[in-house]
Amino acid sequence: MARRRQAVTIKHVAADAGVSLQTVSRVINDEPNVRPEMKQRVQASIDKLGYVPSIAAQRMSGSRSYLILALNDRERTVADWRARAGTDWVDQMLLGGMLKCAEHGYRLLIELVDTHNDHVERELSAALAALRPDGVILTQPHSENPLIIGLLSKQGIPFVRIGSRGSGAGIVVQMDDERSARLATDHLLGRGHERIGLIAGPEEYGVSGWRIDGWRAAMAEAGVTTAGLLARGDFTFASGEKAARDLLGSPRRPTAIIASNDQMALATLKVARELGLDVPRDLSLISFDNTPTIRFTQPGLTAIDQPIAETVSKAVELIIAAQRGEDLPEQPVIVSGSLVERGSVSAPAG
Amino acid sequence: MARRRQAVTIKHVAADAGVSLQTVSRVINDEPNVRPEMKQRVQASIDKLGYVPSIAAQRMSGSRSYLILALNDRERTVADWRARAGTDWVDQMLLGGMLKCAEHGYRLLIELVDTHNDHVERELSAALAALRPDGVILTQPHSENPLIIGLLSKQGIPFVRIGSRGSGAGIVVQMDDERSARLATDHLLGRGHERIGLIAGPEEYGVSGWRIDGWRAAMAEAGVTTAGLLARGDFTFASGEKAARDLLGSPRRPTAIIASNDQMALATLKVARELGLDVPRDLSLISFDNTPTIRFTQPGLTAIDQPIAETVSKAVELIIAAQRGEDLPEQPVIVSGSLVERGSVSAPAG
DNA sequence: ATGAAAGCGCTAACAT
DNA sequence: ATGTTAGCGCTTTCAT
Repeated sequence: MARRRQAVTIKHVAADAGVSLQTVSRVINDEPNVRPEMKQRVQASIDKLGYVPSIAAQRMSGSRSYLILALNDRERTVADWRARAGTDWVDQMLLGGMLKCAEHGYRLLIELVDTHNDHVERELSAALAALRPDGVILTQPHSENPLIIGLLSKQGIPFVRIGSRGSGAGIVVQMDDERSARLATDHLLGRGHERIGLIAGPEEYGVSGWRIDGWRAAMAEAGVTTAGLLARGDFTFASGEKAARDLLGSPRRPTAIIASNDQMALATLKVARELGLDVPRDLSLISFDNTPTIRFTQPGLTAIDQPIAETVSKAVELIIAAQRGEDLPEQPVIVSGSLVERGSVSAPAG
Repeated sequence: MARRRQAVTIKHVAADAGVSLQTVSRVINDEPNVRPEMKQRVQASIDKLGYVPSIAAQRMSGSRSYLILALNDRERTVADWRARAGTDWVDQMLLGGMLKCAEHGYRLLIELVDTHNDHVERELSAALAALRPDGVILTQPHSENPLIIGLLSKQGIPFVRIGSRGSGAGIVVQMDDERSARLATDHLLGRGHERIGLIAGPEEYGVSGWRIDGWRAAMAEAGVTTAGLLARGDFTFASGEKAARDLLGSPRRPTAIIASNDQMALATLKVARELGLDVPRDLSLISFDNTPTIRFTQPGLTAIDQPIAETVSKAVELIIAAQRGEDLPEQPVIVSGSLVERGSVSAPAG
């Protein structure tokens, strides 16, 4: 196979415009010390020749790679894809991340890394060495992983931790799960519910705790006890089934349940049906995840919409800013979720 | 910010192992002319130092970029993501593509390009110039776009056209839509249906035609006419509604309908309900897309499962083979879909 | 404000 | 079988 060379390089442009490489480089990077007329002349040549700088070459000479890495948990991500259960977390990341990247000439590259693995550090180091990204976006549970955080800090690569509580290195962007949990709880309290159960996620995920906090706080403010109303799941359907059964089988049966993700909400719906409970007449239900599938249930589920796209978009912005040496927010950046009403909430049965 | 340099480079390894750069390079790339003991010594240094070659540098010196670009239609992809309607086409591409790439040290990068745009060529050229990918995967409708095909051929970049009919440059990988359409049609014929309607996709998509072909062929073989049984949609819910209404409002009302994608199948289900038709008692329904949402309808829809992950995985394999100068299949490569039975098909009512 | 020279990390081509 | 040399395309010094 013929060895492909860059068709039109900075040299061609320089020759065409009759200037030095350096001047062309200055124009490309929008640097000072170029007269407007010069700049215009060079730009004309660039347009004429359809020149686009090689990212590899730019990276080589110590500049940016225009690459941002989004690190996702391999096991869970692959499982979600295989299950085809409608989890669109990655799509929403791409939606927010790719479009924002494109605005600035960057690309977003998804990288799968295994958290439960001794090789995390090795895997990540390899990716960083190979790709030399300008920034890294950490999703849960990587955003809490001290090994990953340490490595990134040491290498001086700007990184955003999504959905992590403040402390530690890196820029933190949160979806304010606590507030969202309050939102859901208040919504139910407002309808007259008092026995509002929560199916929480696994402890490994920081968000699980914050959601519990939000729910507890809202309940406390309303002067209502949470005793016997908390169950744990691990985000799987099966775990949701078990948690729902525990909750709905208890003597103080809740009149409403908030499930920490869509699978567990779906499971709760199923269990309710099996127990002969009508949703929303006998049980109100809120899903903490506005994924595609929960709109197609009967009834459609009221849900907390997590602004994943917006959050990742924000993360990209912050990384690009960091990379440019701009000032960064000291405080965690917060992107708020919202409640989407559908048909799974009503007042508790008389 | 401190200028980041490659922490450990080929030089460090060479020094550590006491050999020349070239020998290290040979070991990295598994090239001949290195004595086993030498190779072992170098490998030991590589492991010890945790060395990973910089892809940018490899690319620069005329070797691979270890990047494969997957080109998707921007408008439709973004619309799907925004709609959050459960289309998991991109996820399945990532599932098949990323995992296969990872096996060979490659990465898959999604790139959105606008087909209905005069700038296709410019956009694509820019991406190619900037990224210099080792290969490109074209999805519909890009796989039929002569501008894109021409550009890629001219630049000598290996590319796979997914879901395109053979003719023209590039490697073709098909999901055999014609056969899948026959599969669906035969399934219905086998249940005793004769008036089997088809809601086809837009003409712009090659697959639309092949599905019609498959359906026609199966019907012809069964000695059944297709007159008045074909409707067109454009893959949207609204278009599906209209098509379903046309079909179900006709004097020769079909007892079964095959919808060319999930949205149109969902729309058909809705229209059937509105007309007081029970699925599957009064109308059998098959969706030509086994997406997440159609499992959660009542009843769950019988569907053709398109092996997207497998197809993209195959595409990656072929690109890597092409890139290595291996022989390529002359004939289109075919990955077959299958029928997933759920509850939306029964024998036609008496 | 512009240009020339040096080098980024790696591999292809050419020695030895 | 191994080492040496010369770039790849670009940006960073450092001149002018």
